[in-house]
Amino acid sequence: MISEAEYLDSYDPSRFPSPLVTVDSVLFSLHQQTLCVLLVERASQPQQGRWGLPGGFIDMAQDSSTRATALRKLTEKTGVSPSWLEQLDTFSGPDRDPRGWSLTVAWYALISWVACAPHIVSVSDAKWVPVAELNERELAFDHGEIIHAALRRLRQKTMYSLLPVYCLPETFTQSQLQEATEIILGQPIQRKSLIRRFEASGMFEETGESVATGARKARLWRRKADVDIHLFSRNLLADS
Amino acid sequence: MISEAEYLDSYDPSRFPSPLVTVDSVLFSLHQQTLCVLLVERASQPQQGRWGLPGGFIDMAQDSSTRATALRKLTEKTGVSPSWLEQLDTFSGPDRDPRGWSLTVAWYALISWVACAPHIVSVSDAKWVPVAELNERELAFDHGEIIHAALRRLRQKTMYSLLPVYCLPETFTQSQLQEATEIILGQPIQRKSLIRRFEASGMFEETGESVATGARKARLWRRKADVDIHLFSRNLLADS
DNA sequence: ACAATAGTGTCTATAAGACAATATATT
DNA sequence: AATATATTGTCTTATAGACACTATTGT
Repeated sequence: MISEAEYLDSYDPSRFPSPLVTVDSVLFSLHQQTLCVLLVERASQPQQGRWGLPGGFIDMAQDSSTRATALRKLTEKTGVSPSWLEQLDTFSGPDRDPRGWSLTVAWYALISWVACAPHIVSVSDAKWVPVAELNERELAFDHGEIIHAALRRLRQKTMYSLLPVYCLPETFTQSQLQEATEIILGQPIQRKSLIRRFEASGMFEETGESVATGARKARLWRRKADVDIHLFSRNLLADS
Repeated sequence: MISEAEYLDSYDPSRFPSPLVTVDSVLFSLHQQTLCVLLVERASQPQQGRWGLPGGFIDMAQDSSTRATALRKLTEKTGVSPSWLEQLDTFSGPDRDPRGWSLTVAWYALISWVACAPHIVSVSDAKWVPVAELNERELAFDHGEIIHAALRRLRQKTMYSLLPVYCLPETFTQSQLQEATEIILGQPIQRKSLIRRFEASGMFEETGESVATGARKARLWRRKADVDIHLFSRNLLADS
């Protein structure tokens, strides 16, 4: 029997075959009344030329976790950090990547479109695609499935939290939050229910400003600093 | 520019350094009015002799996904497949394993104690530990944290589903389900609320049998075949 | 009959759904 | 003033909480 120190001295990490490990993210945003996902064109093999999720390999020298990898890759593409980033699931198996047995840690994220639009339009290999148009596209690997899983999770969580606020700019009106929620859920919701939650959540504060959208001015709000997302104990739209 | 076929021909998977990838599972069960977790004693380095979660490396020749790896490892230890198995999260970073940058795909699972007790007692390197006693133990790696995350998820999901039923034997009484739920949540619940959910879920059917526990006989139930878990749109214990 | 556990009835409390009513801008 | 959007009021509905009540079995 050897000690742990001796064992580690002689440990050779390349001795055991290992699956191909990647980190991929589904970044959602709202643009022109539609829910969009960020796709990037694959610059190299395999599946060169196909569009897929932003992501890639873990940089073990830099990344302190797969969250760091996801953040690094998203920031490279968008120029900013997402407002919300949460682990979705991992997807694995021998057939999902032609190079062999692979595993991807999938994250999903939300960002305000205005926060990253300028950067995205300046790079040619990334673009926002409305989720409704995804079926027509042949995506790389199993990225279509990953996006669908992320969409289910986004919609589910929207039912018991105010997650859509992370798609809005720093300051926003209650009507914008309602619109974002309705676009994500794909159906109208009761404004009164939303406002009740908005107040009960304790997540927001008024900026003191207001803004006009053609008629009566609406108050502007922002997320309080360092206040976590509030989860409700009931779902919206529980019967529909 | 080369074709994908040419690229794959010359692809060498060992060219890029890769994190150490494992799959670990938190298997819950109920025994003597306590919620327990299955721990195994590490037979080899690193952290030899410490207790940790059942798990290990992916066998790329056998496993069709990390779910298959988790199932394989749990079946080795318990002799049976868990009734419930769901992905929890992945845990990753340069410091969680002394061998270097590592990633574990963590699953959580539920099983009836009677279903696997005979097998467990016959192997000396596995045992059930009440969750209340975990704080006193020094577990391998970050397995203590993983168990706590699994426990949070188990309790959360118990609030909006009848998940505890997967800890019960094949046939069971409503009182057993109530007891299991109360043990997991750590507090009493309203029997009436549970029964309402039980009926609304559509998950169960009577066996026709009943069983006596000292007084009036209780009806026995089983899960309907191929019926998925039902998720409710409100939580139990929402105010407490 | 009594004790003990199984199972039901029903009233209250909470938060969502529905939608009417009022308020404040702009023109 | 008319119109449009913002914001609030309040009645209804659905389901959980509380807890009393009835049912069935063993002694």
